[in-house]
Amino acid sequence: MDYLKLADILFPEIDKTPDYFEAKYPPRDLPEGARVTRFAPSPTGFLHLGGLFAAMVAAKTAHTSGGVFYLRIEDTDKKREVEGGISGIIDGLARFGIVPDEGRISEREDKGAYGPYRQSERREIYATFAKELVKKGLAYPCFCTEDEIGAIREAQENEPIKGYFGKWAKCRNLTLEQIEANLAAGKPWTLRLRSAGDMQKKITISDFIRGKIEMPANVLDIVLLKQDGIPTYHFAHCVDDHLMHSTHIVRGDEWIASVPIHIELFAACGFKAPKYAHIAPIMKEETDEAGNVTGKRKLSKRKDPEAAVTYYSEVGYPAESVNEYLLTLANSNFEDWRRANADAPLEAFPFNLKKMSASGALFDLAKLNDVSKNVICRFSAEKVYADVLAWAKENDSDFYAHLAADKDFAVKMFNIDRTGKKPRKDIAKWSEVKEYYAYLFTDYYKNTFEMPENITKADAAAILKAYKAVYAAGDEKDVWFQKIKDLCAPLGFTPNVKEYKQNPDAFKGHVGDVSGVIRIAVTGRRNTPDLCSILALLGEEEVGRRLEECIENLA
RNA sequence: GGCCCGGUGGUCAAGCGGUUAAGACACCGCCCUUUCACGGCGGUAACACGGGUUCGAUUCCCGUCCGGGUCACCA
Repeated sequence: MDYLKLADILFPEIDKTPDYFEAKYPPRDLPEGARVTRFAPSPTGFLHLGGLFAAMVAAKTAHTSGGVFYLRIEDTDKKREVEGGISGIIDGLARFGIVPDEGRISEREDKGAYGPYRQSERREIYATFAKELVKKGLAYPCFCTEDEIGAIREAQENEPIKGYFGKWAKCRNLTLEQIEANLAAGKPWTLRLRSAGDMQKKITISDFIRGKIEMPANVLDIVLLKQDGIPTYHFAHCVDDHLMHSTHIVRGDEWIASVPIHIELFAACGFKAPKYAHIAPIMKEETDEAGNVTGKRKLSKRKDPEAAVTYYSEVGYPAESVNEYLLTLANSNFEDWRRANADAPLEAFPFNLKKMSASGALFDLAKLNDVSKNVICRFSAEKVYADVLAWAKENDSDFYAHLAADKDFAVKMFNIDRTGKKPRKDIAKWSEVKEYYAYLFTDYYKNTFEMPENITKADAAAILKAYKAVYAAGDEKDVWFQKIKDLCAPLGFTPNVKEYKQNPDAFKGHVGDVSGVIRIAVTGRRNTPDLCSILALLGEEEVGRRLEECIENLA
């Protein structure tokens, strides 16, 4: 067989050789040990939490080594492509602070010297390398139809190894004449690898996360170029990651089974294979209708709203929270690090690819909430205001209007119990804020004036009347509380909680009950942050009005 | 089914031949406290199972079971 001639027949328009591209994309000028990674999604919809996770791991891997992280768009499947998919990915990543050093930066633009970074714009490159493979006798055209392939699949039902290889590979040994005849007849073709694989041979790969893995060598004549001339994932991965000089391939572990293919492909092309790090997927507990756990499965974009990264923005988890949570899943020592370095930026964490778990973690909303509360409690009131405002603008226009109307008030509100050594940890996501602070807005304030069981209406009314008489808007905290203590004795309560506990029958209640009544009267709630601050924020007029209203209601 | 990978409390997980088997979340109790939260202290709760190897296995080996992945002209 004259492979050179075959190559020209198959790729008449290709006049470049691999050397051209090797020269165009020279090795990167990076310090020793610098890792080059990438995130290479297909634009088939919006960013998935698992995608964000993989991107974060890849970015950290590059950046902790002084390397480069880039974004490549794998749009080799036209059928699954979605309008605006590229922006969805870029924006989604950006919202969580991931901005690639190079690669696709918008629907149409690239940044960096190794582009184009969108596979549909790299056809000539793939064809050039494919042609080279044909010249070397390592690839051949296959004229099998979909039906024929389907028939092979059926016939192989009980075979241990399935696929296009050996005796099943009908087109593997076509003569040049046969090929020319097929071509002349206008038959569409795919280009297949002529695998050199030996069924008996095992290969071992060293994965960064899993360690050594032994697998049978690839024997399949896999498709390199589809009928439309677009490469399959396997071939594109090989060509692109070689030319873009990726050193470490961080990807989902569903790829682990095709590593033998990739190893053979890199060898066939004469490339040095990259190192692999296959990360476990984020899982979700699966339950039946009754809520019983029936197993676990990969977080699915179709079934689980929390799979889409946009979910977190919509319910208002700060990007910082999601990042921190994801990092606890990636490197479990992150939490210890965070405790020791409460104020350090996330970038300072010494991320380690090898510390990743080999098995998939169950997504835990309760844990995310905890992480988020800790993140939010470190925010300044100004920062909280800005974030909530931005969230409300997109998701709650009425609340947005209230916040925007009086920034000074809102910042003071967010500042209650925020300063000091022990800031409150009540808020996990911005969608909780409105309800949490509702009583501070006259429009949202509701009160049923329901007092605790151990306080009679008459006592409650007496407390409120007495308090109204001594209340002064500008009271400092200690003055304010002293006034409440002073209220106790005349009304049959004690200002001393310990005293009450020692002798509960001697009193109607203690100072906590007294302030509790005031709290309910003014906020409608039994639990709130610091009452003194709340009263100060509400202002004399509003407090007076609410006290009055409650007294009337109790009568 | 073949081939891979995994299996420590409810969840995330340290540990990798000898440990009272860490820690975090959740849960429970106590303390602190004008409520709640925070914080502090304490508690319930785990090495899937069966064989080896070994003086000794959660750690090593084999089998079983369970879970996950993969076997496309999808990525």
